[in-house]
Amino acid sequence: MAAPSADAERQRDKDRTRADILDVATREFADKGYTGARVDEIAERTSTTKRMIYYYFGGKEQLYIAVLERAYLAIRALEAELDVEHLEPEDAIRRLAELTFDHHEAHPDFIRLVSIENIHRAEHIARSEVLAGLANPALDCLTQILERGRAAGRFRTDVDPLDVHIAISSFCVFRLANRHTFAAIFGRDMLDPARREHYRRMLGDMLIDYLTS
Amino acid sequence: MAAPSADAERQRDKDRTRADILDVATREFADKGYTGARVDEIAERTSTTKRMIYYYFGGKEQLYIAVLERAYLAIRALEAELDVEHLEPEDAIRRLAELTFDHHEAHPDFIRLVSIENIHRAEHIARSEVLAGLANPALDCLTQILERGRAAGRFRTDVDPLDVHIAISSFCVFRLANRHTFAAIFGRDMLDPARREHYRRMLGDMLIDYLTS
DNA sequence: TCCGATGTACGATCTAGTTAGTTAACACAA
DNA sequence: TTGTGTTAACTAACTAGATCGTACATCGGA
Repeated sequence: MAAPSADAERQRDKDRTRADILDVATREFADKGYTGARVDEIAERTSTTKRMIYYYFGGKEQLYIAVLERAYLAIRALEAELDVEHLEPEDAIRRLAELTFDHHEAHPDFIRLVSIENIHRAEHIARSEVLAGLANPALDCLTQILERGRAAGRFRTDVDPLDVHIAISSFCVFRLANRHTFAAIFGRDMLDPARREHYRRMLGDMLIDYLTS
Repeated sequence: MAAPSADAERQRDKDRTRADILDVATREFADKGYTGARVDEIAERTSTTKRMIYYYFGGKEQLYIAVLERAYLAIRALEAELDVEHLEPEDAIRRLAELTFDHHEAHPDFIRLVSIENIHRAEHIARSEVLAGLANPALDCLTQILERGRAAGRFRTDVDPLDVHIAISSFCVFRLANRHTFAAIFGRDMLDPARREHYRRMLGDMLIDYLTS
């Protein structure tokens, strides 16, 4: 192995610091919202100082956008790995729905960021060059599955991929995004592990019942 | 008509002022979130002063809780009017789903308040004596419909009313709560009037397909 | 005179962002 | 090798403005 150049080493240090800041910032923004989040607070929990956050990112808003970008890129990367070509259309739909179900459950911070961003009318996403034109692998995948199901005469012909995506997302997102008011009002924790499998199957059943009706 | 007593008149004035403040506060909180909302801003748009907001409500948090209480009571009142006893179970389900669909669409501020409250982990709802133990007419109604459908052998027997409520709410809430990020990423406005009927029917179809499968 | 209702102005605190300066690594000429 | 200038990386302390809440005075009806 060649000895790392000093430049490369410095670059890695920088990247580490940036990633460290983004980790802490993600938690803070997801926790308190954009307005509620405090730059001082983020700085304190980082291995660096507030001045450096401004040095690296420019300001609170750019930091927040960087947090959003990283979070979206992560789920897109996951979706890109989806391989359902070999599955029957019904199973492929279930697989896709379960991927969303599992990802959202495993990344509550991401869901919170999305909620927060919606409160702000997606103005920061709109301002992000990275996110504005981000391809959507899951949607292409969904389109293919529906096409196969239709071709086999098993799926109804009047469904739009984006609408199926809405059906999947709404269920998976609601379970996380609204769990607190739901629990406060109905006394049920939608994230109760004991009901997890029930909800996972219910989502798949609903989709298949609808698509094959 | 008896001449109104001076006391009664003063009471009405007070109520009007309170309602005025709540109207403005609802818009401000729904618009900017709890942390982003400004008491000065609310006061400015009211027919009264900041001093009076504190006099009437006590503080920013209590005002916010009062806003939440009024919003929740309104939808509960609407649900209580629901009369689906005379409908076939399938139609009753559709009717109930459409009530939620229509209400949410007509009250985007309510949906935004719910999102905001979830970001705050429902801590204010928990602190409200009014909302803590609020009965839920729609859920009772839903329970009865499912019971009738089961008794008639038309609905599957393993469905929980609260789960059906989740299915309905998730779709209706997502359409409003996530419309901005959705539009930013997929370029589709889920509130486009041209697609409204499509979504309304799709929700009903999904529910019936699932319940009767 | 009493007391609830209301107006005005202020203060204590918080917070995003900046100013002014330091440190450290490096390039290069003497 | 050493001195010197340059630049990126970094620090600590500060500021300007915002924001919730209040102290204090006043008004008006009973």
